Amino acid sequence: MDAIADDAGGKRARGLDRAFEILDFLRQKRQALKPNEIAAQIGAPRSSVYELVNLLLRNGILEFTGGDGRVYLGRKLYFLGAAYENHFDFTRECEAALERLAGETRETAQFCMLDGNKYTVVHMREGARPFRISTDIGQSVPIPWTASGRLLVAHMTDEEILAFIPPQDFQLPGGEWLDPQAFLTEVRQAGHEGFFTFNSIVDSFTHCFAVPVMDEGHAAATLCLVTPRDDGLANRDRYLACLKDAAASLGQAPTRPKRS
Amino acid sequence: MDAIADDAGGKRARGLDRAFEILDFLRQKRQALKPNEIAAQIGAPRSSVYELVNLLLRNGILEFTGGDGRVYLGRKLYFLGAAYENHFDFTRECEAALERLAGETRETAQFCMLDGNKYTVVHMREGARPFRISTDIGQSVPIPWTASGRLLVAHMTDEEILAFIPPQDFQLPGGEWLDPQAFLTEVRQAGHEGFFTFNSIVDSFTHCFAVPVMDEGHAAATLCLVTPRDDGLANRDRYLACLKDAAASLGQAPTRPKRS
DNA sequence: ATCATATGTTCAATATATTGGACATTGACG
DNA sequence: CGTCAATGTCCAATATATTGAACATATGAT
Repeated sequence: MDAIADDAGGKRARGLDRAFEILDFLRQKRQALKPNEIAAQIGAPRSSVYELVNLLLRNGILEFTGGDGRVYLGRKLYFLGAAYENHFDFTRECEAALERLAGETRETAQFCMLDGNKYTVVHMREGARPFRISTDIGQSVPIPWTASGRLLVAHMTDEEILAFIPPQDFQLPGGEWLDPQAFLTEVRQAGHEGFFTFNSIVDSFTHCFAVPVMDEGHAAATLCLVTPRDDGLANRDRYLACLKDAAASLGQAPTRPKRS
Repeated sequence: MDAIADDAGGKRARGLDRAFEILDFLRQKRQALKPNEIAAQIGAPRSSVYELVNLLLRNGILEFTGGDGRVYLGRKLYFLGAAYENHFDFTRECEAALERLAGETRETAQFCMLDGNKYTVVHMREGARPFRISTDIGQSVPIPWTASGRLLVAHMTDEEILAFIPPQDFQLPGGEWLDPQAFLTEVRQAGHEGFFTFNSIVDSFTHCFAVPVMDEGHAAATLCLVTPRDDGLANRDRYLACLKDAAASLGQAPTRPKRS
């Protein structure tokens, strides 16, 4: 039912969940915070947060940094993340693909995945354009805001999708609401065609292209281009072809465990 | 008192500690495992492991992979690790330094840190030598086995060092025991001279060089060269100079938080 | 068929983790 | 000075997480 963090009822929270809530919060903030601040901002009892922070510090999951008792994500997380990346050794090929894409199109190219029930940019190669048009790496973005979002949930049923995406994520940055049914229609279309493009609904001057990187029958990730609207429309076919090539080269090497 | 994982007494284990024990174990094994196997191999109650594995799966910390209900480290760990790496943005400079070192020396160059109370290779650039002489990235190695180990604990007092390093880690791979007092002497020497070199005690044909990457007054990491013995001895002064240059270039940019 | 092993699920007992609130300290401010 | 806010520590009460053991199922060997 619940995806990650629910401050719901009035019960006690499980330490493990609370701990990962803290880690996720620090990741979102992208800066060291005092335990007290963490407690206040995630709405958790201070004593609990102090207890958990100490536990996590002892395990190297958190580290003191920034002085004044501030803590941030620790080295052990780096090692664990590196092991994940190593197991599914996609980073090298991924960056090669982005490099190639950026070379062919001169546009900003991104490699995106789901992080829980949000969309996030995992790798990015900035284009030659003089302006900066993309979200930062690692930031969580509501799925309906993005072209990739249509593809990343395309393997689910309508009901699963609506249960998966938090209802408030259908509210666009401007404040308007996106009709869930319209979104589902686009999801089906994207899944069927094997790509999705649209004028960004996050800003008013970019056009977005997304194609799926297939793995085990569904979109495990997407490759995207973010372009100025006129460029995107003018080069649409060529850009799509580039993206599909790149995605195919990634997809055909699906999650292979590395041999030691 | 306890560093990370103690299956000591007869009491109940805390979920959080057990959870990270599972994660660390999977990282060590570097392969997906069934919950049952995990339980057996880390000596934890099966019901506890099943419970924790399910919790971790729900949070994306673990993922099903490899079929048959096997689990491995999950995508969320990748994101958390990436955030850590991003905060202390050393990876790019680090790999540049290794690249340069490898170019200048044609030897295998490594960037090493402590992971808990073990030594581990974080980044590596293989040399031009036709044989493979180094440990794998991310593997945990007893501190006394390595040249870098002398530097990485040099900021501690003798008592702290002996409390920090598990006693059995003074047993070398061949079975002989390294005298802790002799080790401490080498640590002091390394700390004083600002480098350490020796004929590897892990194998019989390499010579190791290590210099510290200083941060906040102590060795936060080391840069190392692993060379065939005769090459190492022949080029000792030049190699050391290269290493010190590289370490200085890394050290003078200490743990700077990235601005958003 | 019988036994052994590996795997996963369920459940009740109790050891303990989580929590609210009291307390201590510091610094800012009027 | 007194007051307020921010921060960290401490502690007892109780809700619950951890655990051993029983149970269920599958597979393979003898």
